[in-house]
Amino acid sequence: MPGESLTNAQQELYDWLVDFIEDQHHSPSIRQMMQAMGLRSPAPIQSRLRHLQEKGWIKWQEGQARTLQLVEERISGVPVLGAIAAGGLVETFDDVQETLDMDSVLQLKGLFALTVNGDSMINSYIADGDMVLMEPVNDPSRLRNGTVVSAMVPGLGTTLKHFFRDGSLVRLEAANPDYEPIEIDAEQVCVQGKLAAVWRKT
Amino acid sequence: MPGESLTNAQQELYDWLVDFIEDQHHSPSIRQMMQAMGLRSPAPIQSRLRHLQEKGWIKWQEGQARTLQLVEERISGVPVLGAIAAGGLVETFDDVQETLDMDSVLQLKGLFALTVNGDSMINSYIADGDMVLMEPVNDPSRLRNGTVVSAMVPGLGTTLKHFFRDGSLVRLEAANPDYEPIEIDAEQVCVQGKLAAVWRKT
DNA sequence: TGTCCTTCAATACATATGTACCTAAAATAT
DNA sequence: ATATTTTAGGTACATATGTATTGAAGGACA
Repeated sequence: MPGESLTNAQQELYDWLVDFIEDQHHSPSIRQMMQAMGLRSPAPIQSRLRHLQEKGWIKWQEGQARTLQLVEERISGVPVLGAIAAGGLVETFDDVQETLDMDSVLQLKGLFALTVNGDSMINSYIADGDMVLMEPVNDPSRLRNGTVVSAMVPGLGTTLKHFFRDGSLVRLEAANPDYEPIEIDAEQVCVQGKLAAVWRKT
Repeated sequence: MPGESLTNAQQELYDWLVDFIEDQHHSPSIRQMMQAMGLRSPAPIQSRLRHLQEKGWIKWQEGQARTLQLVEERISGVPVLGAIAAGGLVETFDDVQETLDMDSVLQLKGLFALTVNGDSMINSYIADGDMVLMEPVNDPSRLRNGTVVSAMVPGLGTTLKHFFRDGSLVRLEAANPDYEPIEIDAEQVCVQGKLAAVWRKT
């Protein structure tokens, strides 16, 4: 089943693959992966790739070079154009305050928007008053480490943080040293969306 | 525009490439192209590819398998006019490189977009790689002090700065202590646009 | 007509590349 | 503890693949 969790080595490779494909627009070769991972033999990469494939994260054409592709997370979004966001503390997550003037294209992906209160993400250049466009997350288990997400934490409300997986735990980190990371069991967290873009009207 | 026109054979290959890449999500190999074109030798494909590349329609990594990509051009949306140096150095500012997918509303105002290079505006939370949407400025004399503008300074190129008027002088300030303000006669500066929004794709 | 460019064929070649096999250490689970 | 899985190193191999070369045929055009 797609979405099975990954080991550290697998996650590391996957994250790198996403980056590489994002800016090269084509798949790397196994030996490129090998070098990027600092390995001296292709076998470990083969192993990781096999596991990533078995777990449904990637696929490729056997025997054909550089045909690896990411298995995209399929999004079937319910467009909720809500506003209100999380600084670092408790926040609500309901009312529609205004409508972003960019419907057409964006709504196709089921994006929704949040206004950011507070400066907990300031070191990631997300400032108070910014509008963040979020893409719904259906399968939190395949989020990449470091992704900016909006997540609901029991007792804390909804908050905007960097997402890290650590075994069965989830760590939510602000981009501001004044805020302590939150560590919590993955089952306890509801990740609502991941950052698609930052929008700042001036 | 890649512009230069294609021969029939070149066009036929290009069209097929577009289709193939669209549904396979990776580049075909030369021999796959060969078969698809009904040829029995790779040489004609090599020739067509070379021409397509010279005319600016495709590109690839030499020696690496299946690294061909289409050189994208025209979409609809806000024209991205180029990269702007936040650093204060020389930059280009000419052809449309890509377009932002946000048609409707934005184009009404004649907005245009720039990608930001460098970190000179970092304290205003405009980061390297961000896309800034600019609204054309017709009358620079009515700009408010502190407005973020893109301005062309003789000898420095186009740059993104906070705008301040000081008598007959104009002062352009970065949002980063590492950069010195620029003071210059108002007549010498061409303010092209003022910041309308910051857009950060992630 | 004849010149130039494109296209095609056929072949050759070096290497980029996926894959297989074996062993061992390390991590994880039981 | 033991068993299982994952990761790593090393090596080997078949072939997928980009590229070079040579020659000839077709088309466009003056």
